[in-house]
Amino acid sequence: MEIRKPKGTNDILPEEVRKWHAIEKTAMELSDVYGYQEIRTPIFEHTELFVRGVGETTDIVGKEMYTFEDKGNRSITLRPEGTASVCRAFVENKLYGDNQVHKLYYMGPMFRYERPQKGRYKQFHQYGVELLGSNHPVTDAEIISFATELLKKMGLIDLELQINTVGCPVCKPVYRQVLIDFFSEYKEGLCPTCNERMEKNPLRILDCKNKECIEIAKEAPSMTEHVCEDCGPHYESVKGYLDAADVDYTENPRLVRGLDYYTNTAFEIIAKDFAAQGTVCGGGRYNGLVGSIGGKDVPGIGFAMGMERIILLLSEKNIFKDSKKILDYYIIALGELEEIPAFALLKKLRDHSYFAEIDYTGKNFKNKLKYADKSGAKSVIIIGENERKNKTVMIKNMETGQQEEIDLQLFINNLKEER
RNA sequence: GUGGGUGUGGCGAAGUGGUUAACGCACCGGAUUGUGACUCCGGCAUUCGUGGGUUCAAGUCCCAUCACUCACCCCA
Repeated sequence: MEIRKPKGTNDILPEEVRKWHAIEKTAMELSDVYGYQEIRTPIFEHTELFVRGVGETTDIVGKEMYTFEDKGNRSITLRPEGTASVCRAFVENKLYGDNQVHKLYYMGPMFRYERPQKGRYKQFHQYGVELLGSNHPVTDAEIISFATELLKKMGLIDLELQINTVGCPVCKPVYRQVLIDFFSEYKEGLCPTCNERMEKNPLRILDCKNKECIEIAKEAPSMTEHVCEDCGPHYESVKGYLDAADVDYTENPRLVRGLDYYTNTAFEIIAKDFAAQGTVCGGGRYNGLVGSIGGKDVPGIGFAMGMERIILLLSEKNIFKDSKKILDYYIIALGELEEIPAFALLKKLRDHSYFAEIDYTGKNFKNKLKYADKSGAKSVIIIGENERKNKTVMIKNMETGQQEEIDLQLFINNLKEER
């Protein structure tokens, strides 16, 4: 039986990797401009980190974690998201010690145990940023505008930025109770999962896709009516900064993020014409998170974007141009005696940064030329008995078909002059 | 976890119970000597995901199973 890749994982073939390089490059370059530095954390962590950080009531912790016991009977989990790890590293390495704002980004694989489908995999990749150490609303706006700008730079269009405020430890519980009171009236009409949500996380009822639930939720009181005196102005202020930076946004009072740690500002960036897995980027503020995993109470905000989804969207729109490298020279040695000087020449070409290959496979000359043609090389260098004896090379232009025998040493000397 | 769709050579794809399983691309060989592309000729699935069943006869019907895929939940 042939061994196949585990469901929900992907081999990223060379042609595809070029696309990854393109968006990774854009991400890294813009990170520099915005002042974010890369951080690399382990791909697995103690399970406890995610349970405490992401939250026990979330789907991620409840049913989507890749958890196993290692040989020392420790419970280990493949990271399902990046924020908890970054915060852990922030605390563990005492980065808070200098009392400065820390701006970090990360890129890499995440793991969630769920049924794969278009734009959703068990192993997927995120680029994410975290800004730790400030609760100033301008940082909310910075993070959001960075996210929108980055997607734009990558080439995505037709995106919608949705923002909301989900409250803080002061007003969230109050609003939560308001929602419970409201939805209790409609228990019958709500779907079974929403009835469960009533106890675990009533905010998520607002986000339910079920038709009846949507109808009921339309009438539900919104967070904005219940924010406390800190959160209200904070949210207003964030919007003011966004306006100042010309960032277009839509307010969505029913936007609820699936992770427990979010406070205040929450946002998502959605691809309009990508129905199923339209969320390309999601983020928000998480002021209690660092404290909850054992650090001092440092506020934070960040976002994560799904690389596969970005690539999917860009590919559908044919954004990627063909960046395949064109072969400068393809060297053909006609006989065994010619192979040594041919290989020596190959090295010379590469020493001068030419993209060159030598024929490994061809049987007869005709065949070798055919491979040369297939390789897409601009020119072919032929070394046969005559050339060997004359100390020359035959340079054939594959486009015009014209060829010219020139002195080997002269050819090499010209290489030096050209580059 | 739940529901739908699909499974024919490396890829795409005909075939809707009856002789040798179309075709296109790719690939391989040839059209004699050290010249590719274009053209021409030839080759390339004892077998239709797997296992069972119905039938005189199955890629075509039935059942099971596996795989892939899409959607729901949820999310990136």
